[in-house]
Amino acid sequence: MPPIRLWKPEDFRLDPSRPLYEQFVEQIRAMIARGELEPGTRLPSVREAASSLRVNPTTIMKTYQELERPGLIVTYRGQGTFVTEDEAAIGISRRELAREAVARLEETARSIGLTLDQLLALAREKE
Amino acid sequence: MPPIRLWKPEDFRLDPSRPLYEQFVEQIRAMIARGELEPGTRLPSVREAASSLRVNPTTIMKTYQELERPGLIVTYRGQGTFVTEDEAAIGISRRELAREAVARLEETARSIGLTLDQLLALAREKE
Amino acid sequence: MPPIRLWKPEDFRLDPSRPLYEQFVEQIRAMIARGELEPGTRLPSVREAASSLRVNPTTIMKTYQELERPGLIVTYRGQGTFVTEDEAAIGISRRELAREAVARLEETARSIGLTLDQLLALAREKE
Amino acid sequence: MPPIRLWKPEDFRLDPSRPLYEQFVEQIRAMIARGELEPGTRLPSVREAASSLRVNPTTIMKTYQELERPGLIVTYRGQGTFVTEDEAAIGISRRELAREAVARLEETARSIGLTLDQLLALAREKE
DNA sequence: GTGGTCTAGACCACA
DNA sequence: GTGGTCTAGACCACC
Repeated sequence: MPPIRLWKPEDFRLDPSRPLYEQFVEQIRAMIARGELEPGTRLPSVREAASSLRVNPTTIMKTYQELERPGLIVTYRGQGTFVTEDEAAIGISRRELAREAVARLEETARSIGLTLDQLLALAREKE
Repeated sequence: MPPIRLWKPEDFRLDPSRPLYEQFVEQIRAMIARGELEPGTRLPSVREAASSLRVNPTTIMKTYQELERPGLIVTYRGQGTFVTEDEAAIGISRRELAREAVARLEETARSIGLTLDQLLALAREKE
Repeated sequence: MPPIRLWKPEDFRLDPSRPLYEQFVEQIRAMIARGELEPGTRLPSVREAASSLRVNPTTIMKTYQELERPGLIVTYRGQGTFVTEDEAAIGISRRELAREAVARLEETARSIGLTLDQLLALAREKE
Repeated sequence: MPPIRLWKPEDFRLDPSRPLYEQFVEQIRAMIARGELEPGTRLPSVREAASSLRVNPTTIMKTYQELERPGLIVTYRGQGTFVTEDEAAIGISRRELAREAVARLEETARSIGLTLDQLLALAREKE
């Protein structure tokens, strides 16, 4: 259970016009999905993350709580927060991300009256 | 230039947790993109739309303003608001919609460490 | 959609040793389950509830967000928060409450080596 | 007074999101109530339990203290900790567990406006 | 040390 | 007016 290196602001791409916690959730979920954060890894403590990312601790707490709901991370009282070792949960999350993304694409295609292939072709047109 | 029939609440699928004007913009842009709203068609007036959709007039105003910016609709003072007759603008909008949608999908694939084909396959897995 | 009368501190039984938001969630969920808060009813605004209950607005916000997750209440941007009109969601919540309660009882019975009937009998013994 | 075999992590079902000592108390109380831990049995020492359960010693200490209060276990300085031989105390504990469990169920029923029988029926509904 | 809750107060977008 | 986010700082229980 190696402790992760501290996060730096550069580790996240933040759009100040959107909720920070939402972007942290998305990007940490992606780190877990692509295996950059391995099962069992200890995440930075709330306070560490808050200070290294120059953000309020409650913002990190909300982030962690959102990731805990679907079981991607687990909190051990007094010990810290860890990436789940339940690889099934991680797999489910990956599939969900994939499905939602594809569903959004299909919805866009449908809404402008195209098939998925037509939409892909249109997106690749020059100009 | 036939006046469009009044909109009814059922004409839009609204999620109260997101900005209403944003959803109106998206859905009207799609109506134009798929040709359901033809070039030159007169849109309901702000007041008409607001009352038939049971929505605040400022919400419709903001919607129309957003659609005017890319030139999808045009307002003639005293006469009303119309779908543009500039079909090039409509074509650009369609391509933009397609490109943004595909770009989002590719970004998701990249973020979880998959190629686009792998992501499509993952999304179609059973279970 | 009648506005509910303001809540007073006496409307809730609060145990200061447990999270307030958790107790608000439980008790409001029960009010909805037993029909005291009818579908479509407008809840007090976050600020109103906070001031009448002498509690911080963020505490009420967390309460409402927890109730929104299972779809028991719905937030309309800029308009307020309402009990859902989706009676199916309310029914599901009722059954869930019942099932969890019974499951807890059965778990207790099992853990001390009794059947449910034996446990009920034991609880009713005099002394 | 046979010494109990050492506890292993598998002997307890732990939810990291709740206080560990609380869960140990509950589960040891249940072991005593159902006779799995017989009167007079010697419990593992604090250090033994802490190391075999991979838990902080203070967690076990708090656990034993909580079990001593109602007289379910007794500590003889220098000799160790034992399940009480006072079978009346064990009986009282069993009844208390049963009563509290039933009281909780009745409270739930009341809070959602049902009788106990209605609640049991609702919990057993299909779907 | 850890996370969890609550407060007070600011600022913003939306209707 | 509404809810939503973020900050700063306090206090607590648990390990």
